[in-house]
Amino acid sequence: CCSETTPVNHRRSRTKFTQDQLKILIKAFDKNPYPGYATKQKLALEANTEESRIQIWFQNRRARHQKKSEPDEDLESSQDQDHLEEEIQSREDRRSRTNYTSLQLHALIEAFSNNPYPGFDSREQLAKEIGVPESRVQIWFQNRRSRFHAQRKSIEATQNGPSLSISCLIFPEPEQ
DNA sequence: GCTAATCTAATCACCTTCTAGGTGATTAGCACATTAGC
Repeated sequence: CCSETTPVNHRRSRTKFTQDQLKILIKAFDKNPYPGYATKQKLALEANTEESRIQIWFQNRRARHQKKSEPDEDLESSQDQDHLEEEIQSREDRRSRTNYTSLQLHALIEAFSNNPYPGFDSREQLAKEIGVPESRVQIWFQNRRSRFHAQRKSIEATQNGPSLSISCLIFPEPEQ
């Protein structure tokens, strides 16, 4: 069901943060490793970069930070409480939902059927075409793939193994 | 080797519409996710 017309599947080029940008980000991370959308936008403005890059930086930083830091009982009580409160606050501060029009959805679904793993250039082109940020297109594809996988699994479970009827739910894995 | 970019899976949160299903946003990743550019 998926065409072979795969566009150039390049990643986004690596962002090289300057020392000044890192200083801003690290300071913000130490204050709250789970910033809300407004904070991330503010940081993006301050560091002169995109909000989506700020989000990725915090994700990676949290992953590395958690690996390094051992559980420290001494700090747990008060600091955890602070972090919990900050986390709850940040969760109130999500990005507002993107409401796609039927035309936008049509374009997304068509692009997905052609290539469920579009590279940065393809995502950006599609984003321009439908008038949404590239980062929203990336999220849409992530959710779409994830729900396709889940749907496929659930069908396999009910049918006790793969069958022809779900062939359209199978799409190629990303290129190495 | 460090780390930005990317992935899946699980979960949260909101909307539509009637209580649950659909879906965008966010998060973790555990013998501590993987991939890949610099």
